Amino acid sequence: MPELPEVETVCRGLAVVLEGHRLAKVELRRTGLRIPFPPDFAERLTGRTIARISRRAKYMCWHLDDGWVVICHLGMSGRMVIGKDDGAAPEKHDHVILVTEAGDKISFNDARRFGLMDMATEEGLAAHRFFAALGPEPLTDAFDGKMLKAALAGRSSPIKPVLLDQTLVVGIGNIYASESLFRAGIHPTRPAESLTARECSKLVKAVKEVLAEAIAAGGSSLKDHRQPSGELGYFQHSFAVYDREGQPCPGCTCRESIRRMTQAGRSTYYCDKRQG
DNA sequence: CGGCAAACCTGCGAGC
DNA sequence: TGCTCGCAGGTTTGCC
Repeated sequence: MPELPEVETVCRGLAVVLEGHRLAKVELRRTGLRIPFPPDFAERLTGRTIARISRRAKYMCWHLDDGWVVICHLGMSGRMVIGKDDGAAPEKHDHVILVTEAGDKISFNDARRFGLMDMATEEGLAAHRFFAALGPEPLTDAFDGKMLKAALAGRSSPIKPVLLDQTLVVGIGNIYASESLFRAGIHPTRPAESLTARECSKLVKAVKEVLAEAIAAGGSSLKDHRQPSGELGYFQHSFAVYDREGQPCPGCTCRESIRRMTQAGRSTYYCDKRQG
């Protein structure tokens, strides 16, 4: 569930059960995920109230009432499952289980264990090793055509893998890189530095639109999915190109099929004609 | 520094 | 049925 819109959706869902709530029980079911959990992690969380939840890039930040911040990344397969503390046995790959004083249970389930949890102080957050090198948030005014044009200078790589570089701009993952380029009509193999100022502006606009629409859709699908299972981060989209190899190109009359190629080891989906 | 493959893990579907 | 292979929404590391 892990690009910016999904993380944003998970944050919003978690806020409902966590913000303003005290953690009564914290269970670690292994010693770490991608990195080890911080020393005494469970003890340091237990009894703390979560004042606020925020997001930076694809990281969640749980701001505690004692000046510490829990940093959480979902990796590729991480999910936050919300339920009740009903004594049910943990699911496979439930690595961290939190129970609030209100009786809500939040399980961090991550089959591939590319996710992580860490801690930083409020003051040390921006300088934390995960955050220090990050680029601007894509949905802020700091990300505009001019900034993108400057950032692409001297980069001869194809634009698509460059969009995944979180030091350039954060939050774009493999799905939304393809979707944004399609919307902007820019071919994924174009050398990044070859994009004109006009194309940079177009691409920025496309990225912002795609991410904003995905967040909006996540909000609505979250709402009905939550009733039965309480699961967060589930996302139902209709993608224009992603995972649509061989299907007709949507939204234009070019009659081409969506193609798939591999760039820097990851799948890219595109329409050769529309993104000519 | 830029760029790329490999590595970290498990699960699933396709093909034999 | 069972095996192997390739692929999966991310990030880091190590090598050229």
